[in-house]
Amino acid sequence: MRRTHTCGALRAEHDGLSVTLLGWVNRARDLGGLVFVDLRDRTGMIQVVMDAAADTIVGADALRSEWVVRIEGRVRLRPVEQRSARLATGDVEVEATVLTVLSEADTPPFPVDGSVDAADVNEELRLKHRYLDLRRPEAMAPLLLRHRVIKAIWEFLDREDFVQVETPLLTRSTPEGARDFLVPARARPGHVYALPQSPQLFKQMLMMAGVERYFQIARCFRDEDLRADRQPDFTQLDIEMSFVDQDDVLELNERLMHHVVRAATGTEISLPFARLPYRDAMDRYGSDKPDVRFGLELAVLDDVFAASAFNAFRAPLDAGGAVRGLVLRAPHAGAVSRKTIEELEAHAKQHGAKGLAWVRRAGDAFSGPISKFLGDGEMVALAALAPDEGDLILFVADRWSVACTALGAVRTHLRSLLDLPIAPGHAFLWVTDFPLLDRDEASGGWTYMHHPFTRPEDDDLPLLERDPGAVRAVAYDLVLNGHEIGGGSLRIHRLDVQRRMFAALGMDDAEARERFGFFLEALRFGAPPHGGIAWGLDRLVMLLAGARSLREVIAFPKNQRGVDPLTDAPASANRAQLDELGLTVRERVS
RNA sequence: GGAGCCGUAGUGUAGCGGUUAGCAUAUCUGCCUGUCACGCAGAAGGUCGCGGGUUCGAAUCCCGUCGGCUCCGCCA
Repeated sequence: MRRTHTCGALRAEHDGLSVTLLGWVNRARDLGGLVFVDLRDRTGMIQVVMDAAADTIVGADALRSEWVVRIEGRVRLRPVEQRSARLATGDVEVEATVLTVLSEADTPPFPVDGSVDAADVNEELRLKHRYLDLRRPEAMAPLLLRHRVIKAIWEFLDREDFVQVETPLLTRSTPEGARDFLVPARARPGHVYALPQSPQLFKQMLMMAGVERYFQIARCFRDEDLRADRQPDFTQLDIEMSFVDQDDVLELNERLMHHVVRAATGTEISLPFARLPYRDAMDRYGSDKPDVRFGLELAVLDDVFAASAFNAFRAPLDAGGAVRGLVLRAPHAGAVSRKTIEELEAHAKQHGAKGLAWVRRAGDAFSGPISKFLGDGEMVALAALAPDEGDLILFVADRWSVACTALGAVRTHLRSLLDLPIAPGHAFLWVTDFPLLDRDEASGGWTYMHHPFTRPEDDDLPLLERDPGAVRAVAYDLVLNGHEIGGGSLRIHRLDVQRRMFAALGMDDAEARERFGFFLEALRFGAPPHGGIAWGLDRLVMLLAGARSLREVIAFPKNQRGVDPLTDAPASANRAQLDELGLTVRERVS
């Protein structure tokens, strides 16, 4: 059975060598007495020539795509005029002496031989037969990249004295704020395990255990609706360090990322990464994970309209909100018609804006529905932003976060609409200085922005009770090309602070003890100051691979409804299983 | 929970009120010794996602439904 070479390895230097190859028939070309087969394995393809009349070669004319065969033969140089630049092995071919069919194969449900671009094949069908899909080198490549990324992570962190520790998958509900996946416990009727949304509390307790530097490639589970960059089970690189401040964590992560990108892709990224405070990210880009590879920054127009006669702008400002503008200069502004503005407005509205106002420079003044409301001072200020005929300014006035994010959504949409160039390379960015708490729309109280173990800035501690919204967190997100690929913080390591945090979240002592008693207990016994980060590994690999969705970098991904098209999970449980767990299924009433 | 886009031979698509539902490719049969998306000749292959409606007539228009994708909500 053993092969002497892989298909992709053969070169002119192997001329004359006797070889044994194993692989799949990518395509067979039967010329009658002569049969050519492109033999494929993970490493590549090689052309095999078979004389159909030879005694030792039986059934060459019957070979079909995706059959698995063993070839014994001799490597030889192809005639000069017949060398193929398309294949890495194109200078040579293997003249078969023995053909063994190891497996026949049905005609595949979609082409896997590279004759059709996979992006053109229905994704559901590809996922249903993912083992076939992955035979295509372009489909396999992200998995190989992912392997190199993880290997590089291990190399680097091991060298930096980190210890890999595994944490349980069957555990207790963790406080990340998402819906849990629950697993009924047979031995404890009425009780459930929860699958971890992250190893957060375990890694903190590992710090309390004195591990000091921990990491794990950790599976995490969140039962929320999916997106192109969200799967219900996903992988984090989880890191936690003791006796560190924020710069220690960021600096280590930058060096780690540098090593990973170099080892996995061969490209150099420049250090250190830019840092952008959350407030600035929102003001300038309308996003807490801005894509900074193109301009089109938002303009802060609060001062311009502070005393405006235009109520739709001034009223939000009076209520503590904001007015943001997006200026489109001459060459691009001309491409944006009223119809396009309507499309952009739909986008802004989807992100919470009530509308998208606009003015266009016309001579010394402005045209557009709201131009008649502009006062002299406003005209002067806007004219400076839009000096040329036809220049366009789009506005959203609303609550600060809505004004920023709605116009931020317009910004990214405009980029693709106008096909504005994107700076090449990887745009890594730290977003820092997040608020600790955020208004909870539902309850009217406060909720955590990161998670309830995030350390407040020491200077802001007194504000925790007086003015919770003003407390800054020592928290940071890592952003790459407009995607959040990591997030972390320093953690609370003092019991009294943790209790005040819970109180600020409206959680009384009884509830805190019920949910996190074991953790509060742990905080009593000498917890080191610590902090860390978690990388969204799937997302990082997706971006490094240039893939469009997470599904391309996961071997067996789920679709948008959380269904695995291959296994058709989730499946119904049978009666005996339910009985054993003490469960009954209620018919859905609605 | 909401919005948008998409469902036509195995696959990719055309057709947008009257077609024998077209094309390419794959498949099957025959021929073929230098192909490489081999070529040539022929054949078979369709519940136009499903249900209802409008119409003399529906793949085509309308409503519903199921499925897929993208986005909002949600997810630090």
